[in-house]
Amino acid sequence: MLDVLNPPQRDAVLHGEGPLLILAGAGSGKTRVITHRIAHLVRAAGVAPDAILAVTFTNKAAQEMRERVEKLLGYSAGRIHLGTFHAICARLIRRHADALGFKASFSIYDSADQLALVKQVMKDLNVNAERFVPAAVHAAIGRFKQDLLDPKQVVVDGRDVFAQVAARVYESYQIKLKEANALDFDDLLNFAVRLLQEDAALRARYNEAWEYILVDEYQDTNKAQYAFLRLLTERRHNICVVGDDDQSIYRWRGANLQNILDFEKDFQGARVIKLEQNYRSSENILSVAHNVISRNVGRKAKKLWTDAEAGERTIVYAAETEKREAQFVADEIAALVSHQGLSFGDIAIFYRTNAQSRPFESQFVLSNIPYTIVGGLRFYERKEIKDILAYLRVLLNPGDEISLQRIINVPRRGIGDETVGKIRGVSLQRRLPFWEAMREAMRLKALSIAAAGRVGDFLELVGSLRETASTMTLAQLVPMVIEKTGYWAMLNAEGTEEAKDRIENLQGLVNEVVEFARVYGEDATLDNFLERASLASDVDEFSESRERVALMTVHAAKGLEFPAVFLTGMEEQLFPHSRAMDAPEDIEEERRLAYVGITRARRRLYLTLARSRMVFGQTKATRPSRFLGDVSPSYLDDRSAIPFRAAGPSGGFRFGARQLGATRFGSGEEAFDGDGEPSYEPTYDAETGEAASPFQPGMKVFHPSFGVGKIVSIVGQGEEAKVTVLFPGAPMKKIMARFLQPVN
DNA sequence: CATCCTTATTTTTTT
DNA sequence: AATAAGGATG
Ligand SMILES: Nc1ncnc2c1ncn2[C@@H]1O[C@H](COP(=O)(O)OP(=O)(O)OP(=O)(O)O)[C@@H](O)[C@H]1O
Repeated sequence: MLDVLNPPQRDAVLHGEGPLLILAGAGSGKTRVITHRIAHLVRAAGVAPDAILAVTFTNKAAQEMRERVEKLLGYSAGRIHLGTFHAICARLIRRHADALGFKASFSIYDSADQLALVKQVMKDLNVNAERFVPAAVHAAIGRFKQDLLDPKQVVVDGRDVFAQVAARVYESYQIKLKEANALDFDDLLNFAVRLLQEDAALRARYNEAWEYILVDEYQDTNKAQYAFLRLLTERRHNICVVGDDDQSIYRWRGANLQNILDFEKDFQGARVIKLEQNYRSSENILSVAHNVISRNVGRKAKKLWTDAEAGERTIVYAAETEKREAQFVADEIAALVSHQGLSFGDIAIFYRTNAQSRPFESQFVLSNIPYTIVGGLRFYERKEIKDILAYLRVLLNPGDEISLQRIINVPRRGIGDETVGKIRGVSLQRRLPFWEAMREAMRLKALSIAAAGRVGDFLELVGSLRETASTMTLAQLVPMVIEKTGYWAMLNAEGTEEAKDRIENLQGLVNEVVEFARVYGEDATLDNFLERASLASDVDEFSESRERVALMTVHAAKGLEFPAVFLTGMEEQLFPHSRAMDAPEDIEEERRLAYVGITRARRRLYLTLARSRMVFGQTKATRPSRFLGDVSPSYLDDRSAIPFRAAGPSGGFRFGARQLGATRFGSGEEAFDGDGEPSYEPTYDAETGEAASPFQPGMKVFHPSFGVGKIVSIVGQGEEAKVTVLFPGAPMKKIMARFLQPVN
């Protein structure tokens, strides 16, 4: 079992008790180490499987890890606690729901449900939705939650009207959630933390039960997840985390890079093991990745090396339009499959935003290339699926007001806004849950006779569904709901192409349920199924074994690997994305994202872009991504009609390009800084591809009077370049390049 | 209350 | 370009 590991990997697997950090670059076998360590703990160290808690980033990763551990052990690893943070927390809360004042049948609200609830609360509080955008309020609430603040703990600046409104909405929002017996995504983590914080006995129990804790992708954990781990490792300190600071790509969602950077401080006596040999990629691909990532400041330096051969150079292609880009990709795929012995399943297309998949889809249909889209509009997020799931949720959890209101008039049954408004009035006035308010509104004659009749019919429908539900299996229940609610009839009557698609999706849902019932047997309950549907991740539905080209965002590609990768849309404003260009930390995250994309490739890497692209229905000229400009030409093979370097600089604009930039490329604000200097200086000169400067951000330099410091940024070129340097214990300094010397 | 037509708005990334 | 939201009409 150990002979498929290199010495540091083996050390990590054999490590006994105490905290362990495995800090390692892409493709160095981190996931393999976790898997082997679990198997080792069970088989060699005699640890009981159910004393192990292992956390992965996606359900799919959990599933795979379970399979691999089972393969290593040679028997079922069913009792190992293995899942995402959200899944593990949901199960924990379900088991101890009453301690938190919830029922085990709680609903889990996704972002759309959350936003609907925010809107409703704002209406109830008479908050002007024009002045305060519900989505912004929702985001603010999300930030409170990410800081683990409950409504009572929120302190806002008295002059900040928006923050005050957000805090008020937050308070009612939480009350509403509780009344609906519902938790949102963040609550799953926060309430699990609260549960362990407040109940010392319970905390002790889980500290005892979970002897060994292992966490994959630790660089993307957030504050709540960190708190959760702290609480579980109070007694024992057997926590093993694995991660790569260069692959942290969820800062925007609250992930805290500090978690991994401070691990040694947080967990006293931690052992650190670095893995530096890459087993995934050719040397050239690693070099490209290194060129891109090394411009980030404040990363933990890591060397990555490989035994693999240099391999092919990375092919760059700048197409005229996004359609041409897709055409090029399709032609290359056809060539790879017919001449290079690759199969469709070996190939992946990555992009920054989901919307970019369109041109590829159309082209692949034309070129007869089988493909599958991972993520995007998730299966469980489709309207028809959400509607049926809402019915199921209401059956299980009558208090679920958001679901109830979602389906009260779907299919149309004549219960419109007016009637719903009246019922909500009664609900608010009498402090009754919505479903009880329906009956009460009828009793009070608050509704017209016709409306009351229709509400009565609806109540009867739900009542009878609920009654029958208790007598059947899940696999019988779901088709019955689709039928009895009139949903099927509604779609059938429409007869459009779209309606046919929806019927097909519903059939897909039924198949899903049947499969779920088959796999989980006794455990295939409605609440388990709904939980799974709520917590599904984008990549879960992706199967490598299918012989199809995979299309996905770079985010979704995290942790995967493919023999051939196309990283597309390598354009400034798109990748890095325009919405992530304000703060330097945002751009650093974009750069890490590019690094993640590049390092998914084993043998062949393509970097493509379109010189012009349709955005919001308008064609816009683009410029090559700064990330391209940071790659040494010696690793690249530019196949474009006009090589990307010849067609103008990547990244921000330069002096000569000003007119072009200002007139043709939008506002130009992002590209120029104050005095018209280019805001971005690629590592390799735009036209010639020669190294632009001996200095690069992140590099250590020596200055005769200030000593050794670290370069933050560079403006200009050659001796006259102005270099911003951070010396320890001093404010940032701008210094002419000729006064600085590189330090090794 | 439902439907049709006009209009604003969108695209970051997701457990 | 595609879709959601808003508004007028039957
Ligand atoms: N000791 C080894 N010998 C041979 N191959 C290995 C070894 N360790 C790992 N590999 C292979 O290297 C590849 C990357 O491994 P793994 O996915 O575990 O890396 P990782 O560090 O989790 O990567 P990333 O962080 O980029 O997702 C896999 O194909 C794996 O099979």
